[in-house]
Amino acid sequence: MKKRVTIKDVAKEANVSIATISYVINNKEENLSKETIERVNAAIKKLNYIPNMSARSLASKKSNLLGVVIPQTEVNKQIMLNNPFYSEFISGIEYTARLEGYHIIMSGVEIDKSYLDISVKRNLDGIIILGMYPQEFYNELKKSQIPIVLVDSYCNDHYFHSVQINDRYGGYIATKYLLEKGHRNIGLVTGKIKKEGVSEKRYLGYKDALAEFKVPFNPNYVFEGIVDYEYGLSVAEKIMKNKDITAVFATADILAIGLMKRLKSAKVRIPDDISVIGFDDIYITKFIDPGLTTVKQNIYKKGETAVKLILNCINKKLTSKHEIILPIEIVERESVKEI
Amino acid sequence: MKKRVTIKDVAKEANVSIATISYVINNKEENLSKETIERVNAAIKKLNYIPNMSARSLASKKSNLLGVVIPQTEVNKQIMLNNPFYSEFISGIEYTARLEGYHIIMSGVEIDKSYLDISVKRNLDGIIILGMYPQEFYNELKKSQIPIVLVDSYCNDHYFHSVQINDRYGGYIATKYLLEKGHRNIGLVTGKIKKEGVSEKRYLGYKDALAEFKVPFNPNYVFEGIVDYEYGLSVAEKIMKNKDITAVFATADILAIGLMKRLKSAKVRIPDDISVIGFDDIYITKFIDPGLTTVKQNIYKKGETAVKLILNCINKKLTSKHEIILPIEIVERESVKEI
DNA sequence: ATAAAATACTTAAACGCTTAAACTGTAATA
DNA sequence: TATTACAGTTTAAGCGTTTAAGTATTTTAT
Repeated sequence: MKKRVTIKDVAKEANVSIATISYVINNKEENLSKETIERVNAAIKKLNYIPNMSARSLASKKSNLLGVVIPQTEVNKQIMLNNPFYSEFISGIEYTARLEGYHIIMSGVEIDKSYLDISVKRNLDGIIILGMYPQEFYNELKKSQIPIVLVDSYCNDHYFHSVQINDRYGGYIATKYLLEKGHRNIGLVTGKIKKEGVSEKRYLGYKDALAEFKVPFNPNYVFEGIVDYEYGLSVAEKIMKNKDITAVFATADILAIGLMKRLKSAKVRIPDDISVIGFDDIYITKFIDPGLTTVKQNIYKKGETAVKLILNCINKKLTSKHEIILPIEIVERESVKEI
Repeated sequence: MKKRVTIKDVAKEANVSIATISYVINNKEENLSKETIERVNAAIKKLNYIPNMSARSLASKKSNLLGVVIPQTEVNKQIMLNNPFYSEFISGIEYTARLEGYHIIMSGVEIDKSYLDISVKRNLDGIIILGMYPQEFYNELKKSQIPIVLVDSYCNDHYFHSVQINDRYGGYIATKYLLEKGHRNIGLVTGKIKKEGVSEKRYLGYKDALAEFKVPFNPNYVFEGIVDYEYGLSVAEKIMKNKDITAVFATADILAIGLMKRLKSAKVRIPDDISVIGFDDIYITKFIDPGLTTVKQNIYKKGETAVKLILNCINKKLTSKHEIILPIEIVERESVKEI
């Protein structure tokens, strides 16, 4: 086990003090002469020196580490990476962070335990939180004093930055799209409608559109559950029993996919018998038949934006609350029919 | 900005030396009296003390951090999390690691840069490598001296542990399944067949089965490309031109899914016109129509196993090479027809 | 010519832990 | 009674950085 090369070795090799080495690797080179810098760099290269992050973050209280909190299923506590929405998002985060010299620590959280522990334990420089959690979770986390960016959750607290889309508007245009195609009995398949949650916003958008078209809201057309494939499957049964419904707005593609799967296997034709519109435009949406018309958001970009925002907070110490709203649009494929 | 609670504060509170605190938080309590331990724990709780990992790993050279290397696309360098295979795998890793008090740092790698940097920089305790890389990548990494578990790559080097499935056997049973259903002109859609790669093994299994059934191997039936949805799509065109082929073995579900999508949109019926068998049984395989018959491996478990293995290496300092082979089996759905 | 300012470094304390070794008081053994 | 053993705890030397403050030399201003 050969000893690893430390800053001391480099200092000796370059014939300067370790402070000088430190200044060079931190690009604080204002007061250093060209020759010294070159000599140091040469020594670093020659010895193959790699700074020790543990030591650096102990001394500097920075870790170049970003925490990413990602929802986990209630049953088995695994993170929801099976949901393509999350995996696309993480791709965006990972790549952007990597380009900037950061690494991400992605983990699920036991809501009862505080994520605060992790963040102070690991000296995280910032946290990106995906999804919605109980209010107390956020309150705990505020204590960490580190920059936090929320994605897909509406939290009024001034402490948190966020990157979002206009979910209400998304619900509105999806529903309106269906209405314009002549549908009047429109089912809504959605996650649990929680106060200030993404689902609630999309649900409100759904009602906005109905109101605009003077279509009475029918609570029997609303199906609330868990946002996953299985729930989509099970909703199909209920919808097939309700002969009035000619179209459904699923507030997540994954729900639409489950729904369509069961519908198809019951020989219900899409879009001829029932039209379906989704939300998100997750990658695997391409895989299914017929192509799913959906409200597209750029998920990858969402991840990228979250990282850029948090790095801005870290570097420029932004304190005022930043809310970034990304655009959405309908992409038409084959799952909706005009009637 | 209130100062964070350190081991010193706890020591003062509990009226012992910091060493004692350290022994307690590291569970090295053999020589400590019951009362002292209790007093320390009370102090820890009272002050809400969270040990600083940077300091710990600086002093102990352990980080409770596992590196996970995951393949990235050649075009945009993003990690392949869009491929459900990888996201399932990561779920397994993350959850298992979390249970054991470890965190994972997941990242893609520029092959030209050494991942070695990251691993020494971050004091990683172990590395799990998913996929196959140029030999020099492995050679570099050996220098790190830390435990490494390879998944989905065949590397003869004695240094690396691995968790695998019997890919050759998988290729064999898939092909045999098709042969037993009466198919004789069987296409193979596969990733680049690299020496000692997973694709090569499955390809060899394919040939094994053909040989067993005395079916001559026809190189024109082999389609080699990138393992992604798009390549599956493009292979469909070629297969439609080749009227002889009645069945295809796709060495990854994602390829099968692309293939089927294009086939279906060209009104080729599955399995009536062409049978398809896949490999992996990724989660989203359920989403598509018709259900894909495939060689199932437990991807989640693969991740779990990789973590357990690496933790064993870390804790028990296993030195002899460990190879864990997980079982596989065919799951029959609707994409293959007897002829 | 002299003071002030700028340049190019170095010194050394601090960051918060781990751990081998030393120490202390008491109990067991010769 | 002296010696050894041992349980329980402390001491103190690291671990590899960062960074405020200090120093010596040179340049600029007056």
